[in-house]
Parts: sequence; C-alpha cells; structure tokens
Amino acid sequence: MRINQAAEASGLSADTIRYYEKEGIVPPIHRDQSGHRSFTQDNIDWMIVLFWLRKTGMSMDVMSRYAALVHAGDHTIPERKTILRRHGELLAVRRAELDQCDDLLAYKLAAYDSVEKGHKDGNK
Amino acid sequence: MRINQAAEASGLSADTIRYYEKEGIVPPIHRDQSGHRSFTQDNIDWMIVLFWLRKTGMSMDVMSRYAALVHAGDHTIPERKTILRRHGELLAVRRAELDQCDDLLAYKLAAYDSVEKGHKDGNK
DNA sequence: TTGTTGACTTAGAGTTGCTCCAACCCTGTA
DNA sequence: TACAGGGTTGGAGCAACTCTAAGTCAACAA
Repeated sequence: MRINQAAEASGLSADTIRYYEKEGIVPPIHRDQSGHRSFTQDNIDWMIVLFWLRKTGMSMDVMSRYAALVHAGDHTIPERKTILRRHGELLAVRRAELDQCDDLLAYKLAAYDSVEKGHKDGNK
Repeated sequence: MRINQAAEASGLSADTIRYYEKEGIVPPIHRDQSGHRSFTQDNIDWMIVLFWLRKTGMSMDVMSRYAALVHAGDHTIPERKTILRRHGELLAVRRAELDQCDDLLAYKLAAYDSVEKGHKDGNK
C-alpha cells in the first residue's frame, strides 16, 4: 500500500506519516524498487493507533516512548498499560472541559437571546 | 487587577494575555501610572470566555472574528450566535473522538492483559 | 520513441499558538 | 540606599505539523 492510500486508511496525512517515520514514531517503512514507501497492514494498524492517541492529545514525546516500548518487546507491556491508562485519565479531563464549555455556550446563547428580545442586560 | 492575578483568575497565562492583547483578541488594557496593565472585571470575564473557547479548540482566527463582533455592538449578535453554535457542534465531534479513543484504549488494554496471561496473540 | 501525467521522493521553509528569555523599569520595605 | 518582587518590551525558541520546490519514476498516448 502506498503513502496516499495509507494516509486515507489511517487518518494521518501523507506529510504527517513521513514526519512520524523521520521521528521514529512510525518504524522505517519498506520501499519498493522505485523508492516509494510500501505499507503493510501492520503499519496501517499502528498508524491508526497513533492517529487516535494524537488526536485526543497525547504528546509526541509520550508517543515516542510508547513506540519504543512496542518495539522493545512483550516485557514492556506493564509500562505500556500505564501509558494507556494515563491517557484514559486525560480523556476524562478533556470530557469535563467540553462539558464546562457547553455550559458556557448555553449561558452566552441565552444571554444573547435575552438581548435580542430587548432586555438591555445581556452580557458581552 | 494586575496581570498575574488576571492570569490566575482567567486561566490564561500572563504571556498568553499579552499575546492576545497584541493580537487584538483582548482589547487594549488600561495602564496604571507605572505602565503596568490594570484589568477590570469585564476584562477578566472576557478572558475566561476566551480561555474556554481556546481550550476546547476554537482557532485564533475565529476568536478574532468573535472579538471583533463583540466590539462592533449588539447588531452582530446573530453572527456571534452562529459562531457559538458552530463551536458547540465542534464540541460534539470532540466528544465522539474521545469516545472512539476510549474504545481503542479498552481494546488495547484487554489485548495486553491477554498477552500477560500467556496467550500469544495479543496485538501490538 | 517521445511526451505528458501523476504519484511519489527529499530538504527545507512557513504556520499556529504559545512559552521563554534578556534587558530593563518601578515601587515598597529593611 | 540597596534590593526584592513585581511589571514592561522585543524577539528567540518550540511542538507538531503543513506546504513548497525541485527532482525521480512508471505508465500510457500519440
């Protein structure tokens, strides 16, 4: 599979895939006879994981660490689990932030409605 | 109120406040006789709004537009409402992403558990 | 065979949204 | 009077992309 299809399949952009490979977060991808990257299903599966971790706010640093652990073998599974569980906690924090912002939006929209209805005390 | 207290009160950092003022997202803040910024409660309230919008992924561009509309007066309320409602839709998308990632984490953690219990087919 | 299209390659510059730093200025207390 | 503890500015640095330029290669049309 070539880079544009891999991008399509993983959610990452082709540029981002090249960048991640350079950074070592994606392993070195096999090249075909003309020098083009050729992705395996395993490569795609890994990039899908990276896509979701990154999209939900895991830093490159932590992803690098996680990638190194995956590369190092099964004995690193306990630390990998710690990383994933910690990321789960981050997701909970993010969800709480979204809820807070929802409340704020509701409040502002209601205030705008009341200004539109002619009350003079809607906030900015 | 001086900049560090304003930072504390709004959630933004002092650096970010100065940056937002330079960008025009925060209005020019009144200075005291020694040249230090002196924030009003209105300034703080506005920065709290910016804090939550930015934290949940509104771009600087959209925040600038929103700030300009607020500055322009009540007749811009319909467009302001559109911006806020659109941001609400973004929050829903973000929430769905968090859910997806939660599912992925659960799947990976279960796979790691099964590798640890000696099954050889846990995924990477 | 030659020409063109289109997908790929690399190195490197540009972008967003901060974050940090150096060098400096006030003000209040010891 | 010294100095600690705020604040000021301009500008450099940073994370994580994103885009551009210049070039390569395979395939297909004329």
